[in-house]
Amino acid sequence: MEKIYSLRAEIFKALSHPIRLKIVECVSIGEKGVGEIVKCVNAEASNVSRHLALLKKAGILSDRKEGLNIYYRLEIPCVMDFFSCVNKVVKTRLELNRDLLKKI
Amino acid sequence: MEKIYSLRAEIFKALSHPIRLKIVECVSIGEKGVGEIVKCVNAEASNVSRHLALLKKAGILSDRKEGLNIYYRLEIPCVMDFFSCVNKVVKTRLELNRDLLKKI
DNA sequence: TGACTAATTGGTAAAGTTATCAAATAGTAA
DNA sequence: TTACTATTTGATAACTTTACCAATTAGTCA
Repeated sequence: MEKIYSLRAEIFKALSHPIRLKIVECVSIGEKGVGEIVKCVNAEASNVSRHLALLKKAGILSDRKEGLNIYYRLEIPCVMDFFSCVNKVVKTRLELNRDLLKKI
Repeated sequence: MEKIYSLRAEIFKALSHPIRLKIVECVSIGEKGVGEIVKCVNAEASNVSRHLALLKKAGILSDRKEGLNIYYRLEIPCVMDFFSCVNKVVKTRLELNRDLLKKI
């Protein structure tokens, strides 16, 4: 039962990079080609490609080939539900920082 | 608007370790002292202490001192909602592996 | 065939994460 | 004060992740 925690942790790790979060958001609206995704996240293609491979390996995205193009899509849409909670944590942190700032 | 993605990514990073997931689960039922948490996750105290500090820094846990003891509690309970979705991803991955196994 | 485009992969250096053990802090109580 | 307990912190070595540029694969089409 130790292994199950490592598997779960891998999913979070897959989401623990700003570029990968942008990718997930970008394809959440619908399937997108790599070129589009590269524009969407504004990073180097080879870099984006590795992040895509990682998200796919984690089971969060799946891909489909069509001619020269490869299209990625969100395999598990429920990950989008994380974001409102994550924003809540971020907000709490920022408010905490603001309160600390007041005391200086 | 780039920074917001890094802040979000930090939350996921904080949850991307098996010990830290166990800690979150352990305190999700209610506030717990470090000693209890150490038993709960079955790891070295100094190691657990660092993971606790990291979760606190991320804004996921908060702490409270009482005499010699320090009690940690889940600051943002909505993170528990992640787990059913994460389990879904894990399950999909395991099923995929099982299907691959059949083909060998 | 060769030229072209889309995407991935190899190599690598810099940066970040983790576990471990020893040492330090801080609170309590004799 | 000393002794004791709970917890954190310092130092460090092994390991992992990342971005970058160059090279490669794979598909299309003239």
